[in-house]
Amino acid sequence: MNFIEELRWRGMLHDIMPGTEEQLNKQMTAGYIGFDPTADSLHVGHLTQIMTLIHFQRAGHKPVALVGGATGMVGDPSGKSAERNLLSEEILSHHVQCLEAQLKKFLDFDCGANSALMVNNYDWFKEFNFLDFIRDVGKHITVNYMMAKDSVRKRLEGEAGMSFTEFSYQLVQGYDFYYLWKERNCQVQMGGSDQWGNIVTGTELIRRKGGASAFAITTQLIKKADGTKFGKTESGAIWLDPAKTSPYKFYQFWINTSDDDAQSWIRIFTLKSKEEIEALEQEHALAPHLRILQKALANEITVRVHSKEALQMAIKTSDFLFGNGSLEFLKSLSDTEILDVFDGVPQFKIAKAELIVGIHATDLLAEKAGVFTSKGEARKMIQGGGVSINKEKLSDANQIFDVNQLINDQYLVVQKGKKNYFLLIIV
RNA sequence: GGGGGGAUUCCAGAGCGGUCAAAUGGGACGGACUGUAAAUCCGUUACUUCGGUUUCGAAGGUUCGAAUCCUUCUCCCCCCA
Repeated sequence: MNFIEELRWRGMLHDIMPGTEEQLNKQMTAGYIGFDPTADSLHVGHLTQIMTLIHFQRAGHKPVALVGGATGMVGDPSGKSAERNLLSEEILSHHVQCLEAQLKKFLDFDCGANSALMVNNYDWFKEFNFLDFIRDVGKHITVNYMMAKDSVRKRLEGEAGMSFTEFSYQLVQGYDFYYLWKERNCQVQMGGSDQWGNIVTGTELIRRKGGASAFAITTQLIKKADGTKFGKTESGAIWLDPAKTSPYKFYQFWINTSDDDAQSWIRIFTLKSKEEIEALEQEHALAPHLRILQKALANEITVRVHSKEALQMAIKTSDFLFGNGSLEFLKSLSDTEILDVFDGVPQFKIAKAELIVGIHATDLLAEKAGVFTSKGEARKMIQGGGVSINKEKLSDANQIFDVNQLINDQYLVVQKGKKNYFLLIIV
């Protein structure tokens, strides 16, 4: 199966420039995707692009991951209704380093001819002066052409307006494509469907300035069946950096996908074959409560992004927190294991002296620990039957806690509702 | 520069002198149900030592009593130049 067919059956393909498939079938081709360093980590939204590059390489082509040290300085107006704030050079270069380290994990950089390549467009832009740029690049593209782009037109029609900086973005990205085409024989640019306009400016530049054709493929934007935005939770984005989103939370994100979404996402975010996926779907349909699809999805992505070990820990943690989590299990763990299980769970430190004299549940949860913002809230929640300590539901808001209730002589496990855990560490 | 309208609890939005901690809807959170799902139903959504206490852009004032009336200030929106 070729690359395009692969994307197509997985439901990833959005748009493709005529001639692209022929080029890919003809010979090994280099193709790139750009990642702008807007943060110090990639998030799950970037995974589609990462998977696209992985498929590209598996199909025998040469994937190029571009980190936008230069484009990040300008700011992509696509999909943005207002001008963005510029990031400083130091912050950007830090972001670039973080992204490069993350991207390295996903591709094979040492497999001969189609080894992956990592580039940073800052390398060819830092020496490019303004006059040269507007003469060598700007001359080939008309303002009329640039203004017709969706990303520009929407901003011109709106109230917010648009700076010259962001207006120029497509030229900067376009030149990237031209540069990679010329210097690295890179003939294809890929990206999310919102990037079509920017990519086409690149192929246009290659056509006019280089007199050759280049190709473009865009992928579907990931949508959730319920219409909410993919990759965001109440607590923010799901990052690939384990320091920003713990592997446990990352795993949970995928476990919690709806059945509808799981069906489409397992095609996009795993490398499982059509047969494997269809078998899983049948299995899932027979016993939907086992959530076979979600587990298969979560397992594979967690291993790809983090590691086998991280997955094991995430599963163990999930089993405890949601499944047959018993106090005995927790008591059987060492201090470090407990801290591992509760990694990523809010933790509060409390002075042992408070426990020695004994403390009311409401004082403990609202004043000493930030589980609740006020004692009234704590009291109401306890009366509503929504609070457990050490896996036991609290029935009385005035219940006294002392050192006898501690696990391993220093922990109390608090649950608000079923899902929200807090670890109180008594020191 | 001139004229008009507005600022209410997480959001939207009622209230226009006492019965207002403030309708209603949304969101959030909790409970039941469940698959750590969806839908549904129920509850909570200023603080409290449960006696009360502090809220309705800010500061003053009128009144027995103000989110509601008056004055000043701050901020927002609209219209005309």
